[in-house]
Amino acid sequence: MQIDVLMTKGERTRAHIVATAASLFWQRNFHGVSVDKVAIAAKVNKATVYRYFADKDDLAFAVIRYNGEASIEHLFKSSFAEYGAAQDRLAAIYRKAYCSHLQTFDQENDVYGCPIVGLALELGQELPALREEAQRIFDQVETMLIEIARDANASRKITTNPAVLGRTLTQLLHGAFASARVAADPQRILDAGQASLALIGFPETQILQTEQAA
Amino acid sequence: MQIDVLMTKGERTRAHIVATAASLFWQRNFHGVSVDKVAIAAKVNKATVYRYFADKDDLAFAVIRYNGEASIEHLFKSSFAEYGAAQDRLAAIYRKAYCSHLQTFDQENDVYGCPIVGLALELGQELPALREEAQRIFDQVETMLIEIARDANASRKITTNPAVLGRTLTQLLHGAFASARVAADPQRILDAGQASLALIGFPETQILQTEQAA
Amino acid sequence: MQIDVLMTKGERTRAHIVATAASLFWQRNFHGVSVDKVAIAAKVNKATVYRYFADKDDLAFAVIRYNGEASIEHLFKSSFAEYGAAQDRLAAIYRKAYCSHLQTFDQENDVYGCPIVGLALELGQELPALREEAQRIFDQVETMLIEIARDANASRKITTNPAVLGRTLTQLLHGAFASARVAADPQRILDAGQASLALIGFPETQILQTEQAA
Amino acid sequence: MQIDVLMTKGERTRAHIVATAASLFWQRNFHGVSVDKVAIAAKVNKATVYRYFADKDDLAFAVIRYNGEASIEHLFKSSFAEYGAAQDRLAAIYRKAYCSHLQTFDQENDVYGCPIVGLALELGQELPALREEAQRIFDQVETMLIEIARDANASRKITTNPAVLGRTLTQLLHGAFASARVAADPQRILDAGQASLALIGFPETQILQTEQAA
DNA sequence: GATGAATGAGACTTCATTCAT
DNA sequence: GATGAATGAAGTCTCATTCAT
Repeated sequence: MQIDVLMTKGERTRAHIVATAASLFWQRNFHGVSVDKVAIAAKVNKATVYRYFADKDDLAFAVIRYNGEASIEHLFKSSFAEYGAAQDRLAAIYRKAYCSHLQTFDQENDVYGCPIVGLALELGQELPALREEAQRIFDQVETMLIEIARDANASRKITTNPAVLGRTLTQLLHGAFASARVAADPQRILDAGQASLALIGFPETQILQTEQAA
Repeated sequence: MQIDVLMTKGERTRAHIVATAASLFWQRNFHGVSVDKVAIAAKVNKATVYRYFADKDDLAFAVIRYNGEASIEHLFKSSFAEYGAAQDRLAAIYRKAYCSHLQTFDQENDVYGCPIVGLALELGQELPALREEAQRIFDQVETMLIEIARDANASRKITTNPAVLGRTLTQLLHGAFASARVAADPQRILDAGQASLALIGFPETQILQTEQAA
Repeated sequence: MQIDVLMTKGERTRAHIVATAASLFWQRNFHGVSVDKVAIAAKVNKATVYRYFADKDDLAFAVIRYNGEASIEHLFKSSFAEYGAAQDRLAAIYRKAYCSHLQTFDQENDVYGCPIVGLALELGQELPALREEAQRIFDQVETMLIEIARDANASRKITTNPAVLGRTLTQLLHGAFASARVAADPQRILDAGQASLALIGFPETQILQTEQAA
Repeated sequence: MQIDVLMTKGERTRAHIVATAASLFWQRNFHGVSVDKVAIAAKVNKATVYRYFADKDDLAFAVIRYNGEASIEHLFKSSFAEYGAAQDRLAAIYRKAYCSHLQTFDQENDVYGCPIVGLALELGQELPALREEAQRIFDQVETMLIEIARDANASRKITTNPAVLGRTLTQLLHGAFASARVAADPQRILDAGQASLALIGFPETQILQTEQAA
């Protein structure tokens, strides 16, 4: 849920709180960020947070949905909209992920990886519904990666089952973010991206194409 | 650090607390498990926990080291000891991971994934040293997976750079555990394992070999 | 900081907590009075205490400032306002100190002495800034006692250096409170008071004047 | 109770614990020093402390008695033994007090004042018997100061009641230590000493005689 | 629509003390 | 005579949440 001009004041406040909380939970974790800190960071009163969210868990749900929408939108849909070829789409997804992490890294010298997995791993057992929500998001992701796998199969002689390949691509994406955060190194995202391109039969496609491609 | 007979009483108590905490942090998360709960689960007094650990963070370090040693030992070293061929070793690693998760799943109907990544993602920013500790463990893992990649290269015509391939295998392993926990489905571990075997050039090797297939 | 009507609710709560804590720390000591007990005595929730004070130490600082202001005001400034002559001022200071201690003694059968020295001796090494705060208060006290010494010099043939005499008066005041608490006897305050009057050249001035003695 | 060669091992251990605790309680305070810290500082096991003292309070009693004996002995009795004249005795008392505090100050840059008053103010209300013990010690001190007052009266024309003067001297001594600790300045001890000498009619006697007196 | 103030529960941690060897 | 190990109670502090305005 992005902030836009058609929103009422309340909707904007709510969206602002979600975005703030999303950022804090991503940079640290859920339990380590108190509602107090969210309120202070969002520059609203703590009671205001509770006007919009039944409890802190409710905020976690809003955040994971927000993260899901944002990821699907900014990483996937936009890459699909900008490119038609499977390899270009996949490269774009990783390029966007890498660039945004690189920017964070330059500013904060840290890497936060996937905000959805972060929340889901931490809260999955306490809030099963949140894990399911996360899984729904990743199902969407997998669907899009399967589409890429299928398209790649068509254009190359790769004969792997697209569903199986899509699953692998999804897991590599997870691995990309997890290892990047643990290593505090955005480069890991590129590594996984190149491996993914190789998997769909385009090992020569560069995620960060050195200007002047042939 | 396993519990063994040569330990003093104190060392045994300490090891027992670590193992208990490791289990609880793995099943839920760090912040969600109070020292109180650890003490109760370990059947010791809370003050006893503080006799052996300076604070809860110190316990987290002990737990991540314990998890690291246990994983390296039971997943990797034992697979390397039992098998000589790259594909068998890799299959064994995934088989062990899968089987132990399957057992947990049968008992508790849940999947907890990698206990090291779990802690590292949650605490990496609060405790940078813990993230580094985790990274050190995964460097060891990657080293072993690179060895598998190198050996596979020798036996097959695969010409991928073993370092690059090892990195991909490591990331797929991360993806295996992350996606398994988020999906609450141990099968994901097998998926990643089969993909890994394909990557090293042994797509036909089965992780769970139907007893002597033709 | 006295409680008055112009304060906001929060300021009143804060002032009430400080006054309550001041009383408890005075009657016992700092470490012997838990924040819990302060909260209960002040009839507020423990968390409310922490809304107004960063930690227990912060409360100690507030208390010592409160004690300083109250002492300066009720013992010294009021005596200076009520009387012009050095001996009358000094007598008034001791009379007020004595009477308030006597009242406490009648009610609780105990003597608590100087609340500032009490805290400063207990916490001076743990909280150097608190000792300095106490010293600042006693510097003010000494300044006023030096003024009394100077004025006494003018009216009598006493030629002692007022600074030196002021220091002695300050130390006798400390001795008055310390010995009164250790002896559990308010009379010691009178003893020191009479000695002080003698020191400034007015041995005949009575602190507790038997109504119009000849 | 000093450590000497005739003691059994147990008595030596006990005396060593008391001396250690006395030092720690003096440098900080009673509640701020745990039994653990006493045991560590004394290099004995915590349980050993409890072999010799019923509880921590019991240790406080032992410490206050130890402090009392040491003060009476090293400040007073030794000064009485070394000198016969009232003014010399008083000067010696203050000189010893000053010098030992100066030494501490040079080493630790801090001033700890009177260890008996410190404990008595902190624990007087929790342990009334301890306050009484302290009072008994100060009664002895006062007795000796009264003797000095009486002797001074005889040698000078001072006609103050020795009991009254002794009380004042006692209170000034209290004031000396209290103000020295709060000001963190050993000089205050000298100030009170000179004032005391003046009070007994020997203003010209120097506590620290510049070598070559006439 | 928003906020300052308040709270109950529970977190982490330390303490004085005891037990078993 | 001494110690390593263990504990119950209590301490400091924070959290998620609600109330009153």
